[in-house]
Amino acid sequence: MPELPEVETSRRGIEPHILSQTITDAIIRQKKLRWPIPLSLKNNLPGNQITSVARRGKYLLLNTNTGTVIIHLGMSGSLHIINNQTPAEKHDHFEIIFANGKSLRLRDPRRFGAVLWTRKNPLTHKLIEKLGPEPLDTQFNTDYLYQSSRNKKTSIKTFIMNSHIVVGVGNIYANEALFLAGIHPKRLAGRISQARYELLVNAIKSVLTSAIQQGGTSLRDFTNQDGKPGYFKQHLNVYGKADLPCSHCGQKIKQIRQQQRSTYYCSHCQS
DNA sequence: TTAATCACCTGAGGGC
DNA sequence: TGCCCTCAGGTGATTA
Repeated sequence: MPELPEVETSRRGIEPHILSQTITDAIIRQKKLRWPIPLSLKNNLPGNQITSVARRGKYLLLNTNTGTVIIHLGMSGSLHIINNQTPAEKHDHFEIIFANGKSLRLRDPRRFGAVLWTRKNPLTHKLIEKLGPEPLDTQFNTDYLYQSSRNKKTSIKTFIMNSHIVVGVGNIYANEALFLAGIHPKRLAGRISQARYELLVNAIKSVLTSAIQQGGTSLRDFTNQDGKPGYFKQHLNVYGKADLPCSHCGQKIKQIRQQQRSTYYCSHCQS
């Protein structure tokens, strides 16, 4: 399930293959993703060159001469660089074909992803303009998170997963960061001290940096652009470890539901 | 205005 | 072996 490290891994993987390449065609096999893929892409993309491959939060931005393709991988999306003669697989919904014979394919079994097109600055797109800071930027710091949390009556886990507060912290890394910071996931965001927010900010930055370095987390749905899994799963402390002993104290990891999401924590190490 | 819930979707895995 | 059910979850829209 792509979170920020998986999206960044994908960006780094596809960039050398498509940067400065000229698009010859775009194929929409299944337009029904989270939002319909605009059919205008078939006319808008051919003849364009990829000028940069950027990322904002979990959105990939393929910038071209005349506009930007915005891609979100949703729950199960992945991008693949392949020879354009390779037969499409069942869930290959969208494809950009390049003059060098390569293709960029979006595979997304659950179809929670999105492919959009804008001719404006993509950072002003309605899905992107209100996003919070990047977690690895200096703008995301203790003061920012502490001040943002004042008077908030929601749980800390829900709070840090809100993309308008900080982008890219999904369920896996929210669980892991709260464990590293020693904060109980149900504690109210507005009732946490600045000192504990410092621990949390450092934990978020640490867990995301490690995951990016290791190519993301390999769970059921994620592989990188080569079809290979990520390796961060080997370093998870609590996610998916219900009833297993805590790596720090040995007590059983607990599992609860928050906001329709599984939450894992150690009741001894997190308070 | 804020917080909680719903809806979208399909593959994996477990039980029978 | 095959069918059915539950679970997984990012995020905008809707509801309270």
